[in-house]
Amino acid sequence: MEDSKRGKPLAAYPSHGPEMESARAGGKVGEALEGTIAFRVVGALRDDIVSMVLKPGDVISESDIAARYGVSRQPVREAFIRLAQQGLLLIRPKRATVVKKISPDGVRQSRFIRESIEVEIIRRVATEPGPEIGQILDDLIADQEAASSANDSRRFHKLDELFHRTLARLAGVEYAWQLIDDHKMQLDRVRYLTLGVSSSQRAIAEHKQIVKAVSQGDVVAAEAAMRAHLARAEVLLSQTIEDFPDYFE
Amino acid sequence: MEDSKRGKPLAAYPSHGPEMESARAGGKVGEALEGTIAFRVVGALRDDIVSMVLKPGDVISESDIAARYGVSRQPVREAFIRLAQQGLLLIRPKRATVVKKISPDGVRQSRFIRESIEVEIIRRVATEPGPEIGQILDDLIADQEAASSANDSRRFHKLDELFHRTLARLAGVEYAWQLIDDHKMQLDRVRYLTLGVSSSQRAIAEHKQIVKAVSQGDVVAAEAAMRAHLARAEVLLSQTIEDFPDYFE
DNA sequence: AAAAAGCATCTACCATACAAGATTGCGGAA
DNA sequence: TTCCGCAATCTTGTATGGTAGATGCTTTTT
Repeated sequence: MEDSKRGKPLAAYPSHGPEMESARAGGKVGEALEGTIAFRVVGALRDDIVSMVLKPGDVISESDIAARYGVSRQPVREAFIRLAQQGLLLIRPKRATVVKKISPDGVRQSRFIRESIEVEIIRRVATEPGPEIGQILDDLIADQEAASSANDSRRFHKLDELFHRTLARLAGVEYAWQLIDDHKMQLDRVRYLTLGVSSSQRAIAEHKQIVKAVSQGDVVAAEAAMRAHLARAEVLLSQTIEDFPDYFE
Repeated sequence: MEDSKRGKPLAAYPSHGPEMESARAGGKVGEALEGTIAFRVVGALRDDIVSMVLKPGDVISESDIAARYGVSRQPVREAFIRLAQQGLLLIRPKRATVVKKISPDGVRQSRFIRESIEVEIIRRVATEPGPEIGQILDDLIADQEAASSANDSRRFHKLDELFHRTLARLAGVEYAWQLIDDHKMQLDRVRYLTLGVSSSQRAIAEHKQIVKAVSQGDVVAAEAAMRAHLARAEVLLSQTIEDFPDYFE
């Protein structure tokens, strides 16, 4: 990591989100600023952080990243500001900027937020299930089974995310999913440390349970199924902290 | 609004939040950057936007604000970035920056998010009510009654916010309240347009209902009381849109 | 030897200058 | 009159230099 003077060519489009940067209440924010250097730096750094190329605790500086990407310090600085607001960086004025360590309590609260919103979503969907909902969700699950059979874990993960996002859309609160997505970055870092243990078969079965309850309009069963689905990944955290103590605060 | 060449002296501390800027998962972000110019500009602009001094649709430019506050463009620009991520500004590259109009759908979804989280909070608190909880909340309500009798609406509003924040703390998810607080800025703008109609007596009565249910460990009643409490302000939006159509998109 | 003072060297913050896209309005041509 | 085109003048995006604060090492002092 010492001779990395010239870095990657800064891919034109970041590969994380759909195509917009994280927004707040009201929907899209950027409109047409995805062509700027600062925006590309945001995407590149975020990918590196979530994929653990940049590890929690790593010290990075404006000049450092600027030289690595061959740009000036200004857009890098603005990227730092954005990422700091998203909780991925910690700017210590006049000192340094570091990749934020994962906060176990933060992970716990992010899960709380996600569960709160997703439970409310599934309630609303189950309370007023539209006519085509069953078909839409069944198709999604079929795709997931295909991806699972092909051992395409990346595609499966994408489809899993799409499943939850679709539920948000069906509830008329797609923006709420963007909120979850922002927080999921924290959870994704943990998940990246525990790759390979996701049992897609079980996830699919749980998805089917959720869809079944929703189709029947059984609000209580749908809520319970969603809570069980979200709680399944819960056990991983403590073990991960023991395996990678330096990455947590 | 034309002769405002030199503006306010940029108060040392913004008056909105407790003392930290809006953070994301993991807790505080700033540590010691509250002394920077950019930070003070953020606070000043946010206050002006939420209090409708800067109205939705107003066009502001970096140079404009920089001259108004007697600083350079650079910290103003960084303030714009932060406020854009919070959904208060819309940066249109190479064009202009405008105070974001209030999105009715955004308001609706912000309410959804708030209700989702607050309902989950009240559930957890009611499920495991600690011994001192009743006393803490009773004291808060007593303060609210005092503020209401004194017609100190500003203090009452502060206490109302503290009530909800305290519930989050008791549930062990204080950060979740920070999230709600961020979104509440959108709702606060609407509320600012409908000043004077808040019936504090009714709010206090509803708070009492919530506390009573929590003290008794009645989860169902607590959830219902919280939903009713949050739903009360719902009716105002459509009327407000008719009164101020230019402020909405 | 241990502690304190000084200095080299980092950092992020701020100011300023320049560049490039977008808008506006004017002027000329049809 | 209407329409097209160009140029002045907005805007934000980017680059670079200087400044103040924090850190850590060296040197000096006790």
